Amino acid sequence: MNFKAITITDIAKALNISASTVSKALSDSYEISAKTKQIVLTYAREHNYRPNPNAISLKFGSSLSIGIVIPSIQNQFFAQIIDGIESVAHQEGFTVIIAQTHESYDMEVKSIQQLTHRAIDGLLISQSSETRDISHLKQLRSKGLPVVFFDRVSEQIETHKVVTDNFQGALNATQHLFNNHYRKIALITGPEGLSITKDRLDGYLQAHAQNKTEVTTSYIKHCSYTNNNVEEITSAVHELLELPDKPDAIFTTSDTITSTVLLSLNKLDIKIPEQLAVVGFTNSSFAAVVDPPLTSVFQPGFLMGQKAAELLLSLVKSKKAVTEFETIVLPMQLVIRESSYRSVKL
Amino acid sequence: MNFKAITITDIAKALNISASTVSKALSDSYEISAKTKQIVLTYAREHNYRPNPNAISLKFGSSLSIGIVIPSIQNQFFAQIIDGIESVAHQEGFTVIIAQTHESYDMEVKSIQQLTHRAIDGLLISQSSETRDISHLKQLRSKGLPVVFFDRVSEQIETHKVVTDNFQGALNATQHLFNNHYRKIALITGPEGLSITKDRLDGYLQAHAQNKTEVTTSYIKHCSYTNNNVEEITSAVHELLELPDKPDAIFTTSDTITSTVLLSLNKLDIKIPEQLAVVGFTNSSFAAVVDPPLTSVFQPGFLMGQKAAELLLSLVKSKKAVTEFETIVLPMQLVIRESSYRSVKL
DNA sequence: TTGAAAGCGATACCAC
DNA sequence: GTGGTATCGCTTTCAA
Repeated sequence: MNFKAITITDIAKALNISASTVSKALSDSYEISAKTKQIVLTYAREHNYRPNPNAISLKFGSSLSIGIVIPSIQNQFFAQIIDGIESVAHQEGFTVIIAQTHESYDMEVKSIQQLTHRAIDGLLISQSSETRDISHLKQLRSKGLPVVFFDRVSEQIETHKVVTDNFQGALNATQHLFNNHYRKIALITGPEGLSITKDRLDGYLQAHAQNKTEVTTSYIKHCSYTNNNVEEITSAVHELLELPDKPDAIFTTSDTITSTVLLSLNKLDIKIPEQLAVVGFTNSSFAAVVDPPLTSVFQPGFLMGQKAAELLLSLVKSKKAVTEFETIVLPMQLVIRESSYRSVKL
Repeated sequence: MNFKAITITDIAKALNISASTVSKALSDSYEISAKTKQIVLTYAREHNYRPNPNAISLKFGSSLSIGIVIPSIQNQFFAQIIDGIESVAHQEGFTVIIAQTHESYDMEVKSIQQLTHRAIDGLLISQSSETRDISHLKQLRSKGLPVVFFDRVSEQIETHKVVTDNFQGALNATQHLFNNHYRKIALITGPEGLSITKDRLDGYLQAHAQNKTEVTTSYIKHCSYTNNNVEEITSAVHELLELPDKPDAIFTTSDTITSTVLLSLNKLDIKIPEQLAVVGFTNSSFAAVVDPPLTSVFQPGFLMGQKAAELLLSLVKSKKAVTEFETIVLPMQLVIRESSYRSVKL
């Protein structure tokens, strides 16, 4: 089975003219007569001619495509980011290639190797939660491949970055719980070592400081983002509820953590928000229909994707080296629903 | 900013040997002496040499990559399919390129044009809901590009296909409602003209026939799958509830329809399942934590992706033309929860 | 054991 | 206005 597409040489032979004439006619060069253009164009259209992208890429050293490296496509937030990236990239004539790391450092390195070496003109990346050493990215940068970080960024590298205001988001969510008279606020969050985890933890701590409340370290739980984290999260919930001084609220900082926590609490028949308030992070449309409707922090994924793509394409198109980099911080939105509201003051 | 990667010619010059020698050494040819191989390999490794994929693709007319065309990445079901495809493709050394149609026929045609013409070795596609004319796909096939359909398939073309048993899934879901003594079962489903819509409708009808119950045509609502279908779905719910003889159950056949219907019912303060039972289609992990836990049909997305990728790669690798095609039908799973259970017989 | 040359598809410079 | 030819990076005969 062989897929043979029509080439410029095919057209040239068929019309008994030279390949270079065909090429010029196709690109509407001023050198070619209207008549010839007409003939070539008609033939090309009829035979559904499309230039071979590999030949173009080889010739120009540019592929008109950008790579995206994300932890997982299953995460709604990242899916929304991809949509945002595509909306910008397609408009500029760029194709997008997506690679998933599934939160593995090795997969991240491998994916990037696959994507690079001229197969892409630029790279957009949100690091895996396992990644500590980023020499593989520094290397790319030093070879001149434009790279833009989004969401999970590293301070070890200087380039354009787009993040959400994780500190503010966590601060607002926690403060909202304080406002509703919760004082014993547990936090179930992602793995340590990730920029977003640190910022969210800082927001949580800042809210406690603002409210002159001491932080109970046993209320803070870190969970991985891997596929098998359901057990981790479930036992975190159990541990919290077995504490002598049980928390009266839980703040969860990812879609998976949120849904898993809700499921655990459901199974334990714990009433929300009467027995326990919950505030989550989620980009899922189900937040409004869970029991009870969930107060949650919404991250502007689509916008983040757009911004990141714009920055990357500006780098790709820039002829001279860029030395001034910017970090865009997008606000998060706290959507208040019923899972965190207590009508009776304690 | 220019990303210049190291090439075979660079290595040849640096080591003062010819390019062809380098090429052969790199591919461990028997023609090359162990000593030369050693030198070349070491130099290549040190300088992080990677062959230019565009040159390879141009040379061999094969790109070791496959294209995936899906309606939307935001849909959890399709995200799971992609994971399944990748798990197989990566193992075989293939890269995956994803294109979204956002349910638009024009986007589908454009995406496919982008992907094809030697940029990919094969194509996996789930059609947009707008697509009727599939001449753009037939053309590819006739040119010899291997194509495998999944989920949303067309009978107008003969090739490998992977589908879920939509008929059985809808039959079981509807029969389950009958078993729980619901008789006035509404159906909110996707647009007409889609294979999956037809099969699901047939299952729904078959259940009615089995139970010797007449079908009320006003209970059947078709909605689009586009971005702005929330209003459509919402008004479908309202129309159903304004019927003189209101339905006592609703069967929804997609993730978006399900979450939107639940939200509408929530706003209208309708008790599930007391006033109205709901059975949905969903691949979201939130199904278990909505109010009340949702009985739903789960589609084996990951498996579907794996099967489709296996079929495609078998076509890609086959040297002779394949004329015998198969259609794999995967069973669906009905997960029974509380949204469809009535304790009191009427 | 090594190297020179052709070719994959498209473009651009230079002749004519 | 048109056509020949070199070029992008790599592989593969074929000659040395």
